[in-house]
Amino acid sequence: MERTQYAGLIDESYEGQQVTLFGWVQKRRDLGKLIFIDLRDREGLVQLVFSAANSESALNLAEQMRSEYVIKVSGVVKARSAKEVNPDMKTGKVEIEVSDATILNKSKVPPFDIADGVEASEDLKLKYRYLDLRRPEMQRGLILRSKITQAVHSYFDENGFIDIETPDLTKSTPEGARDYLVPSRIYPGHFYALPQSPQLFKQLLMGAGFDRYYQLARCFRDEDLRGDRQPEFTQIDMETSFMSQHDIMDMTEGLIARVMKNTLNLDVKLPFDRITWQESMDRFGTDQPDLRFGMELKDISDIVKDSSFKVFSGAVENGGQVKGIAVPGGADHYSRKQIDAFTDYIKRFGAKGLAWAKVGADEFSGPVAKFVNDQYSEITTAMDAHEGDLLLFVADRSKVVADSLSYLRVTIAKELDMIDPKKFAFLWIIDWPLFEYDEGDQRWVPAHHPFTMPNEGDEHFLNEGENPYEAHAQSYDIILNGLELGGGSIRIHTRELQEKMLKALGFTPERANAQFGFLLTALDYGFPPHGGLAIGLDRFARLLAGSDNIREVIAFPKNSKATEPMTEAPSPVADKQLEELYLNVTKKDKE
RNA sequence: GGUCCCAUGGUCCAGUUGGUUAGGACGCCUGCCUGUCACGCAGGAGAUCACGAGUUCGAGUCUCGUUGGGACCGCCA
Repeated sequence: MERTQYAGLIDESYEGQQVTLFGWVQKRRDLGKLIFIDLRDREGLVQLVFSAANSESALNLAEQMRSEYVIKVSGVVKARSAKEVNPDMKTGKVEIEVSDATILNKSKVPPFDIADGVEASEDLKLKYRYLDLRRPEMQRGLILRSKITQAVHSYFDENGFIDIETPDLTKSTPEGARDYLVPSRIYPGHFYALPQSPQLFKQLLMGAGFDRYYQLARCFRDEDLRGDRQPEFTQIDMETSFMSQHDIMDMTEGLIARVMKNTLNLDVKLPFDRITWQESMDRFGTDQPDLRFGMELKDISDIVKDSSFKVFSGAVENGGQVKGIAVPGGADHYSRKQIDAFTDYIKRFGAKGLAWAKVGADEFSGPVAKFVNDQYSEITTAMDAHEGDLLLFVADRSKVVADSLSYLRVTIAKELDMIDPKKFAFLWIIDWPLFEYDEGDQRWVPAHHPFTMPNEGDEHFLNEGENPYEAHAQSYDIILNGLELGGGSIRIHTRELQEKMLKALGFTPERANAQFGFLLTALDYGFPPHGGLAIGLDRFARLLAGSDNIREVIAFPKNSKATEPMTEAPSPVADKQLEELYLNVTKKDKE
């Protein structure tokens, strides 16, 4: 007999009907000659009643049932009497009087409870991922993700976008993240790389005239993991021809609005705020600010440039700056010990110290008070500070100041509960620098990627004799709640400009050709102006699900050591496989 | 590559200054129970204290190392 309905969807409308249900035993409550079982499927729970009055044989079977047994039951849906109703249960007004039952499969005792809020180690949950995924909150996460992708498909389809797949076996590029390599059996010593993104392919699709492309693209980057980073992830990837930066941003906002509506039934206000990269750095010290709370960074360099406090005046003198945040009500909340802990933490950003002062009615208190009390009113006005606030200042190079204060701003906001968890704060960051300096490698690298179009009027910076690093870019990042959700740019579509760009990045013409020759050649053949954007699907789903780790919206993720405890990937392979690929494995020293 | 943290029945934890039989909750097993829904009651089983050395009369506890895991920095065009 076919299933009548999901267990979790049985309600009063089924009263009196004969139903057949399939599912797992969530919980058995054995009262002797009366047994209750909560039956679970992906839609929820419903209570089954076994008694001799309904069926002696079913009651006998129910005595054998244990947690996670898979069963099939038939019976009549009965309304519960007033005092039997369970108001905490979606199906709590009804129950099933079971007349026929079958145990379809038994289960060992699971290694952890299949219930929301279970506290088992991440490792154990990943090893038994299929059990972890039975938990309602995990199912909700993946169902939400499916709703997102459905909304993406329908939105793009309605707007004339074409879904096109690009290769997973592609060419390695030493730029950017470390590639996952796949050895070629047919060409010994040659390797494919898994794509870090379909960037060049989607541009070439524009060259092919498809005009509007999208794809839910799998991407691979062999870098260390974080809570919001997995080695393989999915991008909502799109590219268009003949559209301006603002056209693309509008199109993206429509997409986001559709997703928010179809998943959480939220109406988001359009358009999103758009601020320049410089403004973001000035106000928040980061290019991905969280707008759900204030506590913005304020610059007091001009006020304290002649201060007797050498830390302040010296920093300004050396071309640095003095900035700070005003922690509302922080004067009483933070002890000297906690402030010292902040000081220690920001040393990793290069900060030499953290100056602080508590705001009194007409003077400061704290170690630096005596140096700044003369400028009480100027500083409190500039800081927008009030009595009882705690002022935290960092005086250093602008990058150190920005890194330190942006960290403190977010950390303190979390500690003081200044963030409304129900809020979704979307924001565009526009007008990025075209290049940024990599202090580790001591060289200029693209802020976005090497195919990004300079701002209109900035192209000349790439000419011989000019400083390309002053150029700004037609690129845009979309930020949600202080996290980079995605980003994109208008791309270079002429060979001449692309060659200048690569030259500015230190490519010789030979290397440029070896690496990107196919693109340069394509640009010679009537390539249209184009641009696009990609959104991190996993991060988006995670934020909408309210999770703090993207693992919760990925069915089979890797752990923080990039392994998968269930299948135990990665694993060694047979010598024969290595031989076929002409590979030798060099053991690490300790082995 | 670096820093910090964790490892005790199936699960999550407690374990004092190093000292008798390693404790609790949940889960599991047996029995009783016809209105439970965190069912209740009675009883029971279940531990290589991650692994290996060391210190000590004595180590779950202290030291060193190893392994596994978590978080962060670097890294992620």
